[in-house]
Amino acid sequence: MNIGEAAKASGVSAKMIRYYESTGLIPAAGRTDAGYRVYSDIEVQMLRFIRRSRDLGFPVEKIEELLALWRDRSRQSADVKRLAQEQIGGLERKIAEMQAMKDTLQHLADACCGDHRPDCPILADLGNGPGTTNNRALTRFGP
Amino acid sequence: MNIGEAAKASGVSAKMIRYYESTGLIPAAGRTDAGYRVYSDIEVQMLRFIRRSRDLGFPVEKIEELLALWRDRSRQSADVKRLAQEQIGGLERKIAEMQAMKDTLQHLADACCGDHRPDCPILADLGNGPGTTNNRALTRFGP
DNA sequence: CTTGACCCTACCATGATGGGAAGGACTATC
DNA sequence: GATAGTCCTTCCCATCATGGTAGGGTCAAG
Repeated sequence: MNIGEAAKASGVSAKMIRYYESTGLIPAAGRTDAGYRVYSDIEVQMLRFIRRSRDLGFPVEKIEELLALWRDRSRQSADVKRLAQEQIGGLERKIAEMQAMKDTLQHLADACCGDHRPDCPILADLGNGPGTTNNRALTRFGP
Repeated sequence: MNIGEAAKASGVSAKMIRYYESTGLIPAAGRTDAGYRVYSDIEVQMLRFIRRSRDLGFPVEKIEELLALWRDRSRQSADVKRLAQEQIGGLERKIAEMQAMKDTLQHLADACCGDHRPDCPILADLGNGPGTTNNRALTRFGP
């Protein structure tokens, strides 16, 4: 299997396969006489592992740890679970952060009539800092 | 006001103020004879506007549009509202994406007993692709 | 033997931010 | 005035994962 076939089979682009090799995430692949990289099923499986981990939002740094555990037949599942839970925690933090942004924006958008007139509580808030949404005297403000 | 004071007053770091100037997001500040940048209240207000927009997740590209509307006294609030709703939509998409990751991970973590034994449905899933969580025959698999 | 599809390396770009170095400017204290 | 410390300036580098491009080699089918 050359890199293109491995890419198709694993869902990781050829570009990224080379990148992962260059950073040491995966070992250097074998080469043909012409210098083409060659991949076996086991390497494709490792690439799929990486792809799936990325799809779950793990940063490459954590995938390194996951791969080490994957290879280690005497691993403790507690270690894997810990990594997963850390990732869940990180996702929860980001979700909460974005939810807060969304709620604020939704609140502002709800207060904006969205017509042809220039008065806009959204701009008023952005220009004056949080908590001024209800100050109608400021809704006309620009710079 | 020099750049340090403007940074404190606006919540935007001096580093970022220079960056915004270099990319044209804000006009070039005036200078003292010695070459120090000088900022007036109105410029600090613009920086606060940018800061607040960033806090709501707007990319700088969109902030450019928001700033243009802010300056335009004959703007239509509908244009502002549209930008806000696009941003809300983008946030919703990202939240849903991360929520899906989290749910999958939570499901896998729940299935992992997390003890000293190597058997781990999380690794099994990562190694074999989605949907194999219940295949107990595979939970021991490594590379 | 040509053509097209693939592979190789090496470099550049992203987006928003921080870090740091080298050198000049201002301010407060002695 | 001198000196120390803090600020400013510009310029370069790093992040993180990914894509793009350019220039050149390889392979397989016609």
